[in-house]
Amino acid sequence: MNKQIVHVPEPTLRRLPLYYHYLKTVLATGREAISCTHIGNDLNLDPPQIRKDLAYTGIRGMPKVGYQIETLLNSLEDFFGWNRIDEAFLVGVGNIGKALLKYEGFKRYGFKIVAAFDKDPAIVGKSFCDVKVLPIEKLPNLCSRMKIKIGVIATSENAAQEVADQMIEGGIRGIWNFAPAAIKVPEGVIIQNENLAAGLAVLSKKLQLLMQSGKFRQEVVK
Amino acid sequence: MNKQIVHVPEPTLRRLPLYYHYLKTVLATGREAISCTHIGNDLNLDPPQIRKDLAYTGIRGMPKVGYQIETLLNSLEDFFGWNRIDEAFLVGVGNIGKALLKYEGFKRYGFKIVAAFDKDPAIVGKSFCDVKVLPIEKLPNLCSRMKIKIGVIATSENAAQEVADQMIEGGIRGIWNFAPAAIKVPEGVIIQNENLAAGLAVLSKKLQLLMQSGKFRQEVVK
DNA sequence: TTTTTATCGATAAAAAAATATCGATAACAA
DNA sequence: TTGTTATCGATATTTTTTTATCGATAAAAA
Repeated sequence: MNKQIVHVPEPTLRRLPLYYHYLKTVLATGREAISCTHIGNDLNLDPPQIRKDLAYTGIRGMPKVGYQIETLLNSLEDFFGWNRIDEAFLVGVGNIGKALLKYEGFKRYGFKIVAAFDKDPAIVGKSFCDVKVLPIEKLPNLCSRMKIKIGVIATSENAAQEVADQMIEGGIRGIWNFAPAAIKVPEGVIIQNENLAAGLAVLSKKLQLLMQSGKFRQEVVK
Repeated sequence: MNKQIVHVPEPTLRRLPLYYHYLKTVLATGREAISCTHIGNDLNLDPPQIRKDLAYTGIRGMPKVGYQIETLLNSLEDFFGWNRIDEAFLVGVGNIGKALLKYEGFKRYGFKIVAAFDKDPAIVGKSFCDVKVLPIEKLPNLCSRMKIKIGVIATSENAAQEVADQMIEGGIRGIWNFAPAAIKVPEGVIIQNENLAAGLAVLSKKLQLLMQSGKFRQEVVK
């Protein structure tokens, strides 16, 4: 209730869902408690870091035992608000858009796409996983009427800014952007960019360095 | 040739493709040179940071003018090796797998999926964008024969580790993992995890804080 | 030519994040 | 009981990353 609003580091926020997912599978094995040492071993992370991350959710562990998995899962659900459903709109029903629509895993994180929009008349009217594709013109109006706060952009680069503007006009406050575009938003609107090229670049650069260093010929020693 | 291997910060690696994509579009407008101030303005980043990032690719700018866009693009291509094609295998032709297969943007980054694998007989034999889906059993052998170094995992969580092991057995050195699993790899193998839940968690937490702070009711002031 | 201005490159300072240390405590075994 | 051990929580240190500062330089203007 009177929880103080503390700043949580972004790297921590990104790791927490990882723990959550992992803990779900551990709980399914019948285990009741788990230590950071154990988690760290399975997830290839340092125990002190895990402890620090988990502390942000407000949970306490016990020496010699660790954390109650069920309590921990509840803390994480509370922390992120995953027990309440966030309804979202998706714009752009191309390859990525379709994959997002079909992805089942989101409901675990309290996230649900309730309508999709596209400007292509060929796709408007179709349905994917019970979500109907509507013409883009209907977006702003429906946003405000349904009080939607999250929008997903999966359009081409050049349509992205315009779509974002329409979303904001309709009252959307958080934009999850999959288009390779730098979208400008006013203060008070959150933008989260997903960028496949970034991950690919990191991977290929590391691989390049590995190949150059010649280590790739060595036997694996642990 | 005798370039020294310097460590490049990961955040820099993740930003560089962003600049690249942006510079491509700027070049298309006919412009020849550009300053960090200008880039920063369009991409919402601080000029000194952009300058530092670009410096890692070994390029030099000119006071009062900025950087030659074409030279800059070439530097980036050289830096990442995007002018050589990296061939990759994909395992798991579900929603995400299909989206990755159909995605056109990868070739810009010297990345190409040349074969796909799945264990489901219903999908084996089908083709997506000229890439044929083969039975998973053929993976290790084909890997070594084609000297494939990059593998993409888009399977379910429980299949991920086994697939990774097979990839490594076949000689794959870099794994781009889209499954929500913590894959263990021996030294000398790079693993790059993509995790949609992470981005979603960051977005929803920021949004939550925004709503709590009450700022969302304020008018936008710049 | 000389002055002004925009921008770079290098360095320094600050902030953020990861990692290490260490005393305290709860469970277990002797 | 009492000692031992695993693990926590808090704090301190180190590393990494971001942000700021400032002199130097090239182009444009006076």
